[in-house]
Amino acid sequence: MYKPATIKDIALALNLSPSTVSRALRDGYEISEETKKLVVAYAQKVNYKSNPIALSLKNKRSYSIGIVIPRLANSFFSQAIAGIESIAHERGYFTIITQSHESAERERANINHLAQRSVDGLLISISSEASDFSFLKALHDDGMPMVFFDRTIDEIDTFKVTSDNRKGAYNATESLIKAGKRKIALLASASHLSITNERRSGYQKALVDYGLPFREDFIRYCNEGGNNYQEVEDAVKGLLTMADKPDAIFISADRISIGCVRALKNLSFDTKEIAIAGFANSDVVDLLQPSISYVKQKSFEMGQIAIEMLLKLIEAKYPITEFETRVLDTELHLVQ
Amino acid sequence: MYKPATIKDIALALNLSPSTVSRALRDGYEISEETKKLVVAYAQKVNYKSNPIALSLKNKRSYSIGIVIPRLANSFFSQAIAGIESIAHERGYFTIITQSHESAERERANINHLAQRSVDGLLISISSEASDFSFLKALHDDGMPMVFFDRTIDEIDTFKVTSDNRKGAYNATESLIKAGKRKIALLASASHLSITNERRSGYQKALVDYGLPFREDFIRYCNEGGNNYQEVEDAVKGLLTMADKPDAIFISADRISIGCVRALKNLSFDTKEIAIAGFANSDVVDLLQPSISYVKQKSFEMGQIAIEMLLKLIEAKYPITEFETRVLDTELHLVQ
DNA sequence: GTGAAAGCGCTAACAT
DNA sequence: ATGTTAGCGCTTTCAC
Repeated sequence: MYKPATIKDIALALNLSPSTVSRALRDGYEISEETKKLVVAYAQKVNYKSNPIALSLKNKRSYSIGIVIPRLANSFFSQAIAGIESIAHERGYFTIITQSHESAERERANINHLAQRSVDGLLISISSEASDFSFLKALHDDGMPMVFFDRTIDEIDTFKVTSDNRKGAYNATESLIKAGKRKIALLASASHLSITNERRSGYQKALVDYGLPFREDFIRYCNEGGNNYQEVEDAVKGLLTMADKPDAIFISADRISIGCVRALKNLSFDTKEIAIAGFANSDVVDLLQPSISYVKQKSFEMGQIAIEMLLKLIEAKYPITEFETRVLDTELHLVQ
Repeated sequence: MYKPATIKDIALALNLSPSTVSRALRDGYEISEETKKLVVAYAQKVNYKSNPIALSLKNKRSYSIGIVIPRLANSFFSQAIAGIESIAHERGYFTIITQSHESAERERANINHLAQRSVDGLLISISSEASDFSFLKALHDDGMPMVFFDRTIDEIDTFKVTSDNRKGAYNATESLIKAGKRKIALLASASHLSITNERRSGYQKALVDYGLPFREDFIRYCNEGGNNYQEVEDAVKGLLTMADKPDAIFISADRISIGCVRALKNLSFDTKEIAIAGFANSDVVDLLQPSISYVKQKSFEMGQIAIEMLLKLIEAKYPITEFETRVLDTELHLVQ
């Protein structure tokens, strides 16, 4: 069995008490230099590492933070995680990543598990399926620090970071209009997600600003958020077989953008006929054919800001009551 | 502060001893039905959840397994993780994911941290930078169960799963030959990785089998494994500016395949001029332009097999001494 | 300057 | 059928 050296082992070997060893190891002021040296040297020799499990139990503090996201396979999230870890590790925190696969139940199980594992705080981007946040609210009321990023919820008052989804959607839609398109459809993610609403609102505003009609029949929702390709293809096909069909599509979610590109290809539509622009953070969007204009979010930076906020919350001496919501700019990349 | 109910709380409230409560909760045979009901009901009421930290400390068993991979952003790995989790969760295990970003030091820190956290076992795909495996070997000798997948090492005798890299590379190279190419270059990952060698060997065999010369000057290594685009572009440019330049490139690593596609685009080469085929697991390879034939690994399945092996190791009643290495077929997807 | 003892939440021998 | 005790590895009063 794998059995690392413990403080007790060291104490025994050196004929000291465990408490002395503990203090020496953590450079306690009361311990003589001599003893410290002795202990540190021996600890080094037997490759002693403090046991985080025991520490967690003792201190109710684990120096680990839990990350709750829908899917790792979504580039936006893997980029955000890189941002989170870049700071968390530097500050001595360990990260535990869990994915919900957009399932509310799995998300709940993950969050509960993390809470039990006594993570010091939670970084959450909510699943598309989730609708009941009472357990999260209870956890928050119980004092569990949490920060929401990208997909936030209104029900809980805490720090949040998102992108300027409205403006990003506005810009993308506007670019289609400026390219001469007049009948722009919207392909969106689950209708109750915060980001879906914000992006739809930006889309709508662009239409209105440019004197174009906002048509309900031009909107299609993919509730599985693009993780089911067929759902996306059906939606695209639905749009493109309309008697009065759109000449462009704005797609308001990452994975659906990819699905839409594939659908155009499979349905043999050309982007000359039907232009597309959508949110996408994959690092290969610019290489896709059919081509797509895309709105890119500052994922890495968002991760960094989120963890900074969480650490502020965790390490605060006094309870924080004033919460900020940071909104990051997006970048529009036009095709050609 | 967030403070969940403990067994002691329940015992106090019900005027029982902690051990009775503990036994009742775990349906111990010695406890009367009546008491059980009482305890379970109360536990339910106060939303009692056992504390995994305390359990880990007590049992030296955490029901969690550590995953060590180079990068989350690599589709192959996120797919493998999905496979791992699909089984781990079902069997009641929690997964902790860490990425090394191909850094040997980060990898070592991650592994040590996981070991300290008393994970029950490790699922490892080695970083490209790693070369010293003595600490891993020591950990293994100490009894830490581990299984290697995809990027394995010979130094440690345990269960392993990989793809048939040699055959995959052979098939891809062969497809280029059959398409009429005669001067096929090799763009490879770090030269000491197990997979790099296997794939190079398959590439070489195809050349030999078809009577083509194996040319050292047609081989380029990207030691950063495609995570540094410039390195890839430089390599591609190097090949394509040779006096006697190749008419095709076989790429032996996932991220480098993507980098090569981008390089061809940036350097304005067409795949009519220079055909490419490479290992790639991204779910959008087939949509890329310039187009690329690709070898896909069974990532999800590999993850599933790896975790099955690890659980076998963890849950074994008697020490296992006979280790299997599973080799999975790859799928070749031709362009057009 | 160092040691003894208690306790974090839980379980398992060992009483009763 | 239930309670007592000790201990997992660590820290932290409180003694000396």
